[in-house]
Amino acid sequence: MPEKTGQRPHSAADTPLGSFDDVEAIVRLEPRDQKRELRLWLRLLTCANLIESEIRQRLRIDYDMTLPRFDLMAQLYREPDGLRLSDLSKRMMVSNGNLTALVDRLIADGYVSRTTDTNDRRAAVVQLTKAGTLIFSQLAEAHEGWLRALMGDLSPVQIQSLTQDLAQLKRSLIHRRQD
Amino acid sequence: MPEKTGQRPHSAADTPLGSFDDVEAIVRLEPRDQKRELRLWLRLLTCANLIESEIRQRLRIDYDMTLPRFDLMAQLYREPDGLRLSDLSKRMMVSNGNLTALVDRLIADGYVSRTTDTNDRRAAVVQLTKAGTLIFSQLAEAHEGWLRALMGDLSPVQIQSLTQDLAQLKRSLIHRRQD
DNA sequence: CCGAATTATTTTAAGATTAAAATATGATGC
DNA sequence: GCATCATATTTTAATCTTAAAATAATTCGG
Repeated sequence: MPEKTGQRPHSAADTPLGSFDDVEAIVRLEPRDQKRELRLWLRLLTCANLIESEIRQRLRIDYDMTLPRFDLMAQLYREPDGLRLSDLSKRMMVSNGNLTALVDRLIADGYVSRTTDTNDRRAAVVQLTKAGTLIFSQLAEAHEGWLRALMGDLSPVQIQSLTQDLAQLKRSLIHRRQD
Repeated sequence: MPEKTGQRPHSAADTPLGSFDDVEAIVRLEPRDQKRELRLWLRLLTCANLIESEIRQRLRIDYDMTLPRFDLMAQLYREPDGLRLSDLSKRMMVSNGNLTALVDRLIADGYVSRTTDTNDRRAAVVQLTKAGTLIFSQLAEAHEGWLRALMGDLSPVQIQSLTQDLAQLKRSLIHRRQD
């Protein structure tokens, strides 16, 4: 692969002998590890996949619940007055059209309701039912327990530090993504 | 929610006055933050989602390529002799049946080939074609660039530290998951 | 050698996901 | 008022995904 940055590994031959400045330049311009970010991404993805598949499996086996439904209910649980579909889709980071069928299935289960916003008849407001709230509070407790168990080899300090660093990463991602 | 751990918040009433040991016990048994692990998971998930949707979008717009296909090719790229479907499914952390159709589509694109293992006729060996290798090497370079840009607000040290900490998390997850 | 257990893959059915197009409603400028 | 643009949701087609059942091939104990 050709160098795009204009930087290239410096060899001793590039460097006039006897100059301290040039010695430092060698260090400063040392070929950077081009794969640092890739490695971080792959590791992040592995961790996310491991947690996700574990949670998915336990939701299914212990509670006959799927992860997308759980995620949707989790968002509604914190909003007693319900959420518009578009807000829900932003928070869940899934496409808008995805939610229509997902909400339909949760309505069929009796866990959520869908009503038309009185002020804006374009908008649908989705809300957790009493039954949904009851079920979810049980799910949520189990869910937290699973996570505590899965991360059991990390100290509270490590967890907090990781959370902090990921906040920084998150800021960079939001800042640097296109539009 | 009832306490399951047997621990509960200590109040002054629990503590005989005038004992240093008991004062320390208050600190030691201070009600732990029950949501630390949940917060870490949610932040991890947010970061993963942000990166994934960005990569997905760019693959589609710039290269008419989907993320699952890219991921599959990425695995094969590092294995010039190809991989069995079952190994591929383990590495990609997706279900076995998922790959059948995915490989079919990549074969239709001309990017991979599927042959029967000569020693074990149950096994299918999937391999990147010449065209697939060529395309992927271009994709991979762009992909690395996107990641570098997305993480541009983090210093190399931060990236490496995050990568390290995630390695620790990964170990815990593997160690603690069921079976 | 043969039957049983194991392993590798495919098939199936249901669900989840996306992007893009279509539909419906609201808001704004004139 | 009305045309136009914007916003909110649904629909559509294709792909992806999973879990479970089915199929096919291998291994292994006796």
